[in-house]
Amino acid sequence: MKLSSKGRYAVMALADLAKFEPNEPVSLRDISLRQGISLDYLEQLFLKLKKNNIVISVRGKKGGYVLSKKATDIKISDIFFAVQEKVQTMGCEKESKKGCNGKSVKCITHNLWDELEEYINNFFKNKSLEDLINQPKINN
Amino acid sequence: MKLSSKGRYAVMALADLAKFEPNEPVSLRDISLRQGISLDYLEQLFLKLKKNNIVISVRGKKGGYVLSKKATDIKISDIFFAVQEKVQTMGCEKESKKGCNGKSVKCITHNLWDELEEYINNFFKNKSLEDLINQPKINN
DNA sequence: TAGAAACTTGACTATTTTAGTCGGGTATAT
DNA sequence: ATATACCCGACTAAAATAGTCAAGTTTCTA
Repeated sequence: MKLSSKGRYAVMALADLAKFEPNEPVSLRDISLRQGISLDYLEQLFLKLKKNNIVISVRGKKGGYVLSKKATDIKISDIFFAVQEKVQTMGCEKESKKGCNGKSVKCITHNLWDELEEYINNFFKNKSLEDLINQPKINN
Repeated sequence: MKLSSKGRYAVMALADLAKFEPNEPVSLRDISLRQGISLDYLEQLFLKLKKNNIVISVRGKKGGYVLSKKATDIKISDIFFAVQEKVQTMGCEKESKKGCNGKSVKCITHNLWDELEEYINNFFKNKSLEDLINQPKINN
């Protein structure tokens, strides 16, 4: 069970974005250099972030990206959802739960995984970008 | 971020084991049939569960596996540890945290991932096999 | 004591996912 | 004009996952 770099990079990049020049657009090139993430990869991620209305793009020279709303209003869960970093506890299709009566061994564990999924999602829903940035003494 | 079938199967199999004939050894063949998990794969998992002292093996005909301790004393975290289903929130080595001062953007997110890791591990540490089994009305 | 049932162990492999790369666009500030 | 930056789809190498396979050893039971 591990977090992929897709989700990690997206959060890192947005934290960077929120921290550097909150008003002017920040170019992916800068983020790429500062955070050590491939530019091409960042482009993929930001395309998704844009489609999910988390950032706004500004084209052309001096262009870049800006947060579409206040950092307080961007939850980690939104970011993860945008880049499709979903929390999946079971390999089997949700379908199979229809016939699930909570009684068979399989179903006992279904309940466990569901609980876990919700538990993790709660973690992400309760954290905003702002929470990350507002840690004491950030200077770099 | 998803749970692999290794961890899921291990928990399912042990729940099965705990539920069926808690005293006599249960053969992997039976678990395989009941839970629809490949026998060969189960063998791999139980080898690890045995090495980690979660089950005891009984060889020969009429053999199988038995829990090595009470279901109350087996935490989901123990099972996951045994089959190497570890919770990993970052791809980078723990090493890199040495130079981490909690101030750079990278380090801000480090804190987040660490928190998440602990959060999830707590979930598993607080659930025992017994908790799974003791859900009302299990008949199958 | 033969044979079947069940554990033991290591090596191998197909599939899927991940983490990118690459190439060719389009828009805009200067 | 042209450089800078976003836009977008297709491709690919590497790693992880989810098994399979083969060749044992041990022990119960008939």
